Amino acid sequence: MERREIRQLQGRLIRWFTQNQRPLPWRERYLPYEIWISEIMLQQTRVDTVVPYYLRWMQRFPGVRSVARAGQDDLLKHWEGMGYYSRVLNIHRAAGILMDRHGGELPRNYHDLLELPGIGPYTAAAIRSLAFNLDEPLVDGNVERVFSRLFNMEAPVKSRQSQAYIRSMASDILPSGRARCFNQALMELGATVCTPRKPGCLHCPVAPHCESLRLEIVHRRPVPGIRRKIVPVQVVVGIIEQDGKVFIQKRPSRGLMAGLWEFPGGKIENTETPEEALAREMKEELGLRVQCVRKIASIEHNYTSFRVSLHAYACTADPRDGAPALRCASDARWVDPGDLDNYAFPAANRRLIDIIRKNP
DNA sequence: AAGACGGGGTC
DNA sequence: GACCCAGTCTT
Repeated sequence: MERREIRQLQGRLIRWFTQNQRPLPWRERYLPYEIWISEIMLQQTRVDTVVPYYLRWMQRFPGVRSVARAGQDDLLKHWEGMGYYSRVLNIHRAAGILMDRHGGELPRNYHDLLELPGIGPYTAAAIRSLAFNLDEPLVDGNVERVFSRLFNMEAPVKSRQSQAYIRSMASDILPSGRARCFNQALMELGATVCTPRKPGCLHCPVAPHCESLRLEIVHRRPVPGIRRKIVPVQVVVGIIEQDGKVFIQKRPSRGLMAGLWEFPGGKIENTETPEEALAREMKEELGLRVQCVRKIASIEHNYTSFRVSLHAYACTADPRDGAPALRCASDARWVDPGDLDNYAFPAANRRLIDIIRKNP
């Protein structure tokens, strides 16, 4: 791209963003703490989903110190339903590091940022460019899509070749001293105009520069990669009732649904009935022999790479077995069903709780 | 380099 | 039902 065209594109993008940006709560002050939290929340998560979580979060945790002092369950409760729960546990760990080593402030050095848990190349660049307005190119999924169309990239957008090209172009067209505005303009364009489907080319400020629009193949960019098949999984959980309370356990702080609470249970193997699987899992996980009382519900829940059928049973534990032994959980409670809202559950469990509440 | 990690919006 | 989102971490 020629110098003159680059300057023209920069001007059009910046002017468009100045006039058309959505008013968002983290665009009011550009404080490093607010940019950090918003960027973590926005990882693989849409703006519309994030806004209410962000507002609640800032109400409860207005700064690094309050995060560092907060309990894990308090933090998780504010994240419940947003997914990728290791993000919030990493925020907690990072807040501790910030208090210990950086005086409770976000550093502006790229490598210092990268050392904080949960901050990778994208988020480090986002904090540097958006909070500190340092000259730092920023490439997210939006920018990848915008560039793949603007420059009519024919290789799969996630390929090594494409990624290298995108990075170099992002660096080339970044106007010095305008990173905060320009980087957001590029992402905002991807989020609101240059969308995955039905892009608004008629209203696009950089349409005159767009090679794939000129060739009328915008709808075929970006070129996708190959994807994996979705695997169906059958899962059973047990609501153990005793003295009017139900048993819940807390998942380990690493791995799937880290730190969230759940009802005990597990995967149904091919040869098993749900009841057999439940009996086996309760014995394995808790050392309990259980009796199914009744079936509560079956819930379908879709994840990125698998589809879960969740079968839920009310059951009672054999009193001879005594208290449950925690073999797979990091904590456990007997709770009043009315208190379940005080704990953070995965979405599929949350839906189950809603059903239990309607049919006590 | 590839897979794990959530949930919801959209067509 | 498939795609995708203001990505990061682990192996």
